[in-house]
Amino acid sequence: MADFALLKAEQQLLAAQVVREGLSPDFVPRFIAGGDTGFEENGTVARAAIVILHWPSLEMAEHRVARVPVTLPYVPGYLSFRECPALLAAWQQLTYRPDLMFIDGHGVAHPRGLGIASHFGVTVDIPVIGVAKRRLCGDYQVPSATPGDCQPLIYQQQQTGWVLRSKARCNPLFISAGHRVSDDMALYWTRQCLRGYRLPEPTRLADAVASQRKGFRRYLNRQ
DNA sequence: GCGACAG
DNA sequence: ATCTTGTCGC
Repeated sequence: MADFALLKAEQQLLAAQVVREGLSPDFVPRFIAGGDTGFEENGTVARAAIVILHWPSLEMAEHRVARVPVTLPYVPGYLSFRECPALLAAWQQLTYRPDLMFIDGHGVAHPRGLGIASHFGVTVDIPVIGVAKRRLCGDYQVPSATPGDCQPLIYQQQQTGWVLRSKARCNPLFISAGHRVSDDMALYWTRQCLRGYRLPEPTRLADAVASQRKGFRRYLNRQ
């Protein structure tokens, strides 16, 4: 059984290292990455996927998958300790160095300001944006049905991110800064990476690779 | 004590 | 996260 009090203390140390600014208006990335984690073997093995996309085409340049034994159970608020090891294993396999990365999960929109996007971001020290499908903490007004509309996510009187209606008739996304990105740039770049689907391309493709969905393996193995 | 609770 | 086909609605 894990000592969550110790993990909590570690989160507070790492949270102090998170940089909530970065990506100037003239920033132009060469490569944008997407990361996501899935599980197999009855949840005993984490399967992390990282994809590298060209900007601005957003076409895949590289994709890597790493499988690592799971060491912790899923506990809300401690997700990063469970998924970071696999994500780091996939990270070390990359040949490209992304200028910006999107990770499935929250960034600073976390009780202690250290969701997986921030934890991973501080660890590898690159700009990271968190894209979650559900709220962990905070309050917000539901954005209108109009695609592109958004509302601020507020936690303890402070903005921690945005709730974005990325696509019509779909539940909104929870966008937050992970590391070396401001709230506004996190929202801006998420919108820049949308291509008609609920999820921005980096996360959408990483999810497809990580969850070995039937039909997508064919897509990757073709040519 | 009760409800909430990323993936 | 994962187990899983078709189906209702826009």
